[in-house]
Amino acid sequence: MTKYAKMILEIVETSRSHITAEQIFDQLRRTCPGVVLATVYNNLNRLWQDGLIRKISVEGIPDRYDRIARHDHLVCKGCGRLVDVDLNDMTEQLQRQVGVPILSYDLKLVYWCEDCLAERNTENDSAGAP
Amino acid sequence: MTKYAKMILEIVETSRSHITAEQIFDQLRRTCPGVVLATVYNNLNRLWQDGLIRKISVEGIPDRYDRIARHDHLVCKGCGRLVDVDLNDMTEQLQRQVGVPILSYDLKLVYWCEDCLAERNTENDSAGAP
DNA sequence: TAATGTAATTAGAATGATTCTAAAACGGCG
DNA sequence: CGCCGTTTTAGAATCATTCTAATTACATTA
Repeated sequence: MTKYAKMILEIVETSRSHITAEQIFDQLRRTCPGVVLATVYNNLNRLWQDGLIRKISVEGIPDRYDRIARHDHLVCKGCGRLVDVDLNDMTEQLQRQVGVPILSYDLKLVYWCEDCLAERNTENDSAGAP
Repeated sequence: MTKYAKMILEIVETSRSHITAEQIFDQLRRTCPGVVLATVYNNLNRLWQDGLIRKISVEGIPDRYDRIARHDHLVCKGCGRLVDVDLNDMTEQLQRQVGVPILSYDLKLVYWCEDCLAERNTENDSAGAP
């Protein structure tokens, strides 16, 4: 594991999760001013392929990187923001159901966060009022 | 619902799932030669926001669109290909666990498809042989 | 230590999916 | 018919990510 790989892994694991490549780049640059965005992507991809970090794709926003430790996510349908949530590990039961070996699973629960819910309500109020 | 929205919804629902915007565009163009890719995206986004279709983001490949009817997906870690899988509906138990209203959930099981597994094996064989 | 090969990094261009903008066309309604 | 909001068009623009080629660092062997 190279110097940058180590540092990037460290950043992903200690961040409050759901960090973008750009944010990682900014953080890394504080201690390594010469580093380049491509290096960040290279290492993120390597770490991801080696199963050391998670990559989370959400529609319409840049990919997020996350610690590997088991946990799931709430995704707001309005703003796309992610929130951690700890649910029971379902790997075994899922594997039993599908009948092929499962490396991992990615579970996103779609909901409306408070902010977006409030926003929708005010919109509807003003629109609905005659 | 406009003409194009209807047609695009029809295409998404009758396709064998996991279709890209580009593929929808190609298919739509057969009957509507004048149509433009932006129109496809406009309508897909509207349909998605209205909850009439699903949008599936997988790392590194263009977004896929899918019928809304409940089902889950296997995603190959190697090639990213999606396969439908029917698992029990877990909406209720998930909602009970998280304690907030869940609109829907998106479950992807990560595995190695047969092709990628075979490819990895041959690679490892040749690499491992002295 | 020098030489060598392999992998990592850099710089910057290129790609490609998606969105945006402004203008034109459409459709319903008074 | 003429007006207004919505939809579509055309094409430029954006922006995350990848690619290419050149350079550098590292590890190993001679």
